[in-house]
Amino acid sequence: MTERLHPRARQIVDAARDLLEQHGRDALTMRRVADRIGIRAPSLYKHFPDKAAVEIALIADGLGEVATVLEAAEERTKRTGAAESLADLATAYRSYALAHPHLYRLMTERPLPRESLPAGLEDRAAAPLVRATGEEHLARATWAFAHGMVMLELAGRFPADADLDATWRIGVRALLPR
Amino acid sequence: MTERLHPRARQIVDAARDLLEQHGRDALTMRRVADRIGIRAPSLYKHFPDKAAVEIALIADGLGEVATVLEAAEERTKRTGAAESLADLATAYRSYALAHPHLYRLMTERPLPRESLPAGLEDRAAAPLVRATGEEHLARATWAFAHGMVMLELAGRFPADADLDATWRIGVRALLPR
DNA sequence: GTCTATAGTGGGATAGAC
DNA sequence: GTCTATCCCACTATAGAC
Repeated sequence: MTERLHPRARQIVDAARDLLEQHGRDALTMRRVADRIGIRAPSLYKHFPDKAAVEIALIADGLGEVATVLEAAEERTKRTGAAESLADLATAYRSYALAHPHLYRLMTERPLPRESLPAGLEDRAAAPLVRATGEEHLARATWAFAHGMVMLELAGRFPADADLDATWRIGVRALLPR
Repeated sequence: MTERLHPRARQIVDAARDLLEQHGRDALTMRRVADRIGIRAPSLYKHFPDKAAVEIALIADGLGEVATVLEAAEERTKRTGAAESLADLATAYRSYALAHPHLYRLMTERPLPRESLPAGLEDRAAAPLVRATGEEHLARATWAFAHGMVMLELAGRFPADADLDATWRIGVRALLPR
């Protein structure tokens, strides 16, 4: 979605993404990616040097989508107060992560391969939150809260009867700029 | 550390932990565990039914240590205010996670195997934070903040020049009960 | 409770023909 | 740019002797 790739490379990344999202990280193998587009695994190496390069393309796609989703939330609440803006950003972030759990984990579990990513992409994804909090420390604290909530939710670590909507509200409210 | 195990089982879990902590999750294999204590891998299966059982023992150990560390922090700041208490709990939590990154990840990345854990262990680990925040929603929000900070820190996702001590202070301050 | 031997599965990646 | 053939690796786990 993000970078223009050769059609075949695009097809490989799309197949990799389907596998990852539908069957999880362990299902993302070069053999299975190849199967899915009807070629043999060794042929993939004419389009990507190794598996890590395919994963980087997935991360770039996901990061671009997060940026787009947050920018859209920001646009929607442009002229409302800080409380609504931050709440909407949080909702958008949470929705994206829960809709793409395995991709979200892939995107966040390691250092970003910054040299291999489109220039400015990381900043673009971070910008809406920095604008909403008005300050980088608070932006980072809020990101950490959101990331922690999402990860614990995805890992099934909260009690089954926990009211997580309420937890999100309370967290976002506490982290509002004062 | 937590449960009394047969000496040989204890030795296996300790070896598994060394491997995990020193070389990461991928290095935790039954072969390497066996190597480390000078036996062959198949012999491990006389002491544990499978690899998952060894991991569960690691998780139980780690969870018990987290509980102990948080209880100690709580004890130290027993008669100070809520702000100091929460800050000390946060510092203790962060220190433990950063000192045992791979174990911390193992402990938090999946649903807890609650049926296989000592009774009350999860509650014991959670209790200090619930007491400090006085309320379960705020306790969960604060846990999420701390978990998010730790995971992003461990994953190297913050800018190299970010002042994370300041981010922790700001987050903990914002999440204080009001 | 340890061993040897091995089954069974799967992975990433390369060489070289076409 | 695709193929076949293959290398080399690693893993969990079981069977059966001692």
